[in-house]
Amino acid sequence: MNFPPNEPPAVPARSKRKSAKENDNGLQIQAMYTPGAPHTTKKRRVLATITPEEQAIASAAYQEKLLERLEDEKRMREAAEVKRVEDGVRSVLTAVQEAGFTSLFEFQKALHACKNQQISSQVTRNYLDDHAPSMLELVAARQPSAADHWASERFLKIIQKEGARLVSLLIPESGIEVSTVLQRYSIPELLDEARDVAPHLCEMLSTAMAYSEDGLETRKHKDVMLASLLSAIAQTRNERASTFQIVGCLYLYACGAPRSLFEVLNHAGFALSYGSAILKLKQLSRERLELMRDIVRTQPCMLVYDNMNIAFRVNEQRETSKDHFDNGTTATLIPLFRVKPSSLHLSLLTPRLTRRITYNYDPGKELLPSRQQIEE
DNA sequence: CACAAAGAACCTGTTCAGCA
DNA sequence: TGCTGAACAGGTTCTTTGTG
Repeated sequence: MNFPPNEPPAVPARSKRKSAKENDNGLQIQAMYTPGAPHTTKKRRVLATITPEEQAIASAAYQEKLLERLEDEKRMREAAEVKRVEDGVRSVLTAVQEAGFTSLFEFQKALHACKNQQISSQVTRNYLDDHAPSMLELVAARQPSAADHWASERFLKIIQKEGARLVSLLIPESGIEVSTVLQRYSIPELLDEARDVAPHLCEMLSTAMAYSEDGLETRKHKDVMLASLLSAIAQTRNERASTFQIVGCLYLYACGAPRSLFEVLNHAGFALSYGSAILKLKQLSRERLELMRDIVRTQPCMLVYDNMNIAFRVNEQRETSKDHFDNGTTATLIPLFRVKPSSLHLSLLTPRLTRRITYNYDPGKELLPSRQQIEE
């Protein structure tokens, strides 16, 4: 419906107009006039009553069409972007060939080996620093087996280097005392130092054994296990990397472990051999004896001694093998700190101030019965 | 079945040649 | 130089076998 404002349509008899309030019954009224538009022969459109259901359906249809339109636009943009990238790549490849490179790889090789400061810096900052992992991922996605093989080879080289550094860490210094090795031995320190010199190796073993430093304490001491594994690895590479094994073999000897157990643990890399354990024990004994001599020379000491008796029983006594009893004396030296030399008296007993009571009597006369009485 | 004898198997501590 | 493994001596313990 369209008509000029000055020519109202011929309406036979208008009914009384309802007020706006009366008209407001939920119906929607649409404008039907467009100023300046030519006359049309369109069929007259009449106001129609739209229910909420119809409005909802129309709204849904509109939304669907809108989404379809947006999807189409997105597809078109993506296609345009693909085309742009393809064109760009094609032009770069053409440029690479025109520049004299036989392949793209030759260009990549030249790019990374370029000595020009600006180009090298650009490659490092924009090409490797920011996107190195992404680049490796791209290669791995395109050629998984080749990427895995390369990663494995590279990792093995790293592990080799770290293993050698670990050996250096665990070789006791030349001429170091056994007692010093024992004093310095600490699993947390060992693990800290190992993480410094062999981070990948430690990480690999920790991951394999599901160990993390901040993990909850479990029944198993995984830090000890990790230290044992690292020490055993170092020992298998170099027998002299024996810091851990020295401690282990002395502990085993102190526990009375049989030689067969020494052999098993020695082959597993967790302890030195039985013979080495005895050598270390003797060396330790010499060192402590020398230390005791030094202490006695320089400061007052207290000595505690006690008798020792050990029975050695023989199951079947023979002329050459009999039961015997070993007797000896044990001694314990206790250094006295903050006591000046010669400040102690030789006798610590206090002077006697009293004496025993003495009785003045003659046993021959005053004791009963007398000799005479006995003879009678 | 109990016991004794014989011998195999094992133990510890030591020495020494060989290896890395 | 530090470490290992074999061999050895001197001993004990376990297993097998024979005997009454």
